[in-house]
Amino acid sequence: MSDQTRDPQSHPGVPPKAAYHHGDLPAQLIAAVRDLVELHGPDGFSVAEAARRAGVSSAAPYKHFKDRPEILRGVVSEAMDRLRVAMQTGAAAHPHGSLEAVAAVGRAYVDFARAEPGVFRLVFGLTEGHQNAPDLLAKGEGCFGVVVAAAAACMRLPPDDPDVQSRAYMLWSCVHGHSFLTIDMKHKVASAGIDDWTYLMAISHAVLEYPLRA
Amino acid sequence: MSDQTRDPQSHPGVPPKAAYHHGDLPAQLIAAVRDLVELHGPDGFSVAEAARRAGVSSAAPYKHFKDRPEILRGVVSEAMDRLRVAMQTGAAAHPHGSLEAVAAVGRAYVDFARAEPGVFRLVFGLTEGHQNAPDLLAKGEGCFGVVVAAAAACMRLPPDDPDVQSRAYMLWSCVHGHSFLTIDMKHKVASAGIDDWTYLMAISHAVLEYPLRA
DNA sequence: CGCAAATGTTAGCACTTCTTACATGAAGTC
DNA sequence: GACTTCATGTAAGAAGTGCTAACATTTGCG
Repeated sequence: MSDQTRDPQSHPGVPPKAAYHHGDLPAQLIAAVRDLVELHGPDGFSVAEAARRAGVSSAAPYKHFKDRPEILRGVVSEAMDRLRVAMQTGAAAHPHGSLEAVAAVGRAYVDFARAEPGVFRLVFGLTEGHQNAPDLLAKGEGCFGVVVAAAAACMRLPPDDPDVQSRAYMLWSCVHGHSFLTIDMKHKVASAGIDDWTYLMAISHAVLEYPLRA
Repeated sequence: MSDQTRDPQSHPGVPPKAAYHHGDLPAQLIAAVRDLVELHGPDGFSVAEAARRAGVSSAAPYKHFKDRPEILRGVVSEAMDRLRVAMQTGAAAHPHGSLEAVAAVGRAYVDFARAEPGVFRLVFGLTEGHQNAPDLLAKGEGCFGVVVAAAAACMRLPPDDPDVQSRAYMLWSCVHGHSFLTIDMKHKVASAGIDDWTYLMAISHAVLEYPLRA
């Protein structure tokens, strides 16, 4: 029983660091799942294949995650963290309260969708049946909060103003739809000819400065 | 060999019309799949369960559909037909060229998403890996064409005008995003307090009448 | 009628999720 | 150091899935 022949089917590329106990299996698992989701789509992922990629048996994941949905939720949670950070850094790259800052938040959103379409789809396709996950709910609120903050600064109103909330929601929905259509229609001429920044600036301008109650 | 004991596991509610050969199994299958998708989400559907619901063996579907994705594609195709019809009738209920007609197209879209969130998610989540289905592509173009037509009439420009195309795309993306967020956030206060019609009229107004190249 | 095609069935393979029982290594205690 | 304890791995297996192969029945057409 030498500790070198521990893994009869491991990929040869795996560094022979951890012998029996894996260094950080949960993190490696959600990384593997992220790759798989990006490769085969949100539904084309299997716990077994993720375990295979991590070099462990197909039962090992269940020591760290209750079931398959919980693994997915882990991926989503991590992705939402990254999305929120990206949106914040996008806004911070422009003057506080500027329209550009609002558009930059949207661009971070679209960029995320374009860079990780599978994960993006997973994040917003997982709400079906997972409404009971309070942490995901909270992270979603956090992301929306970034939009609200940028919109409020631009409108010089407090973030809890109802008009700010409404317009932030409208902005979010437009960018959300644009992101989905972008990754869905990558074969077609993207966005009927307008590039991201033009789209985002136009939408931000129109939504934030147009009188809502006509 | 009486023809009454034909089906050892049929549901008792099925009328004893078809004996061995099913009346119209493909249609009954996609109806069953539609129900299942609505019940358990786009990925929580199995060919076996659909066959069970249709009262046939688990191998019968493969006489009509090549594989599981093809069944899904059938559901999506049928759904896109209904969506396009709904959008057209929505527009026809208002004066040609009016802003209300544009908003009504959007409302049909949102209503569809709200009525069949599972199918709606399936329609726009299936693009991953199914870009090669030319009929679905064409039906998607048909739906977008309804938006373009309404926008063109409202702007009094020909439908192939680039500005019409751009603004129609923006309209579509906004309504698309609003639809997704609506079905995702049905637990929360919907849409930050604005109802569908207000949202749609405001967006249509802002997108169609605001100068794009600021 | 008689045969071919269409449409159903059962049996079975490879694969998946997830559970149960067992093995191993690491950490703490005396 | 020896001994227990616990977290984390494995192997084996039950139940379900997609899909195929081989067989059965009904329908339609000459």
